[in-house]
Amino acid sequence: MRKRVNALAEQLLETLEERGYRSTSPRRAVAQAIANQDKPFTAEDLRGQLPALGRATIFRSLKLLVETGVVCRVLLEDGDLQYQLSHRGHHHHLLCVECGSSQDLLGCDIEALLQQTSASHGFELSGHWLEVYGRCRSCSVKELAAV
Amino acid sequence: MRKRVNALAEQLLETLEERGYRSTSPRRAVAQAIANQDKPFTAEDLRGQLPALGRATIFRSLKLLVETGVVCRVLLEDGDLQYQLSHRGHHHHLLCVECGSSQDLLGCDIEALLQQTSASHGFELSGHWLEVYGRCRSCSVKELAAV
DNA sequence: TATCAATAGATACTGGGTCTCATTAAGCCC
DNA sequence: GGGCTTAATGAGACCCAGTATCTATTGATA
Repeated sequence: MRKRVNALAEQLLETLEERGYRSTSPRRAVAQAIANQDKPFTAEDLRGQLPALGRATIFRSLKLLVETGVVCRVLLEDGDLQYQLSHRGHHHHLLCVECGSSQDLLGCDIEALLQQTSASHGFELSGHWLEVYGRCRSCSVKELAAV
Repeated sequence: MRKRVNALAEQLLETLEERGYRSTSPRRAVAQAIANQDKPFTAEDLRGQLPALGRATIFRSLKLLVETGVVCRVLLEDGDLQYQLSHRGHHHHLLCVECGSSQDLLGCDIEALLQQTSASHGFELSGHWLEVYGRCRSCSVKELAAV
């Protein structure tokens, strides 16, 4: 059990402090746990990893982190809405349906395309939500190896 | 209270019958109620409109209709997942953040763009989920008139 | 129209999330 | 460092959407 939180977790806490929220030990624990996730997670996942914390505390911290934008929500293919560390700003996710991992989709410019198509429907675009499902590189490789 | 269900509702029922499901009076009621919706709705909305039906029955019918593809799920901007009449096949929605109405986004070919971008991430695309938010024509017009 | 599986309805239950309220502990000022 | 103020915590009640179970009903078919 490390006492010191890692760099990523520290960033989360700093963001909260910048907004005037106190840095408390439950929040450090939640930040650390989130920083350790390598795929989308649920509040229950965190609860399992932090049995000493109160239920409400976990939900509250999570909500706070989503509001401040350091954690974002991800829509899984089955409609389940989970959480994930967010790299600031607008981005999309590539979700592997095999191993559940998630990577950020960079350099995807659908904005222009959407703008154009929605305009043709008389629709004034203000935002969008996109999730992409498929198989990540390492799962594709495994598949090939198994055959 | 119309006895006869309208054409749209009849389509829903026919789809169920095609799949071997019985045409029962609760299902007729649900189909009719869904056909009357003009924006995404929740199970609770239906329940409010069909107080005579059992809770479970409404959920079951809804689930059935989603499985057969005549009703689809829509993700609202706040993360709320609701239901909506579905036009067959893959499509996206233009959701008006003002009046809550929804129209289908036709002629949007993001598939090719996504295919290309995900490939560059070593990702084998299998599906995607896209919702578009903004203001529909009539809400834009109202806005202009109000100024 | 009798039969029988599919369906319905009542209701208990589940799981994720929120609310309340008394207690604790950060952060700040001296 | 010690006390003060207020935000944050934790326990637990509560809420709400959705599911499971079980008995009664009903639609389709013979």
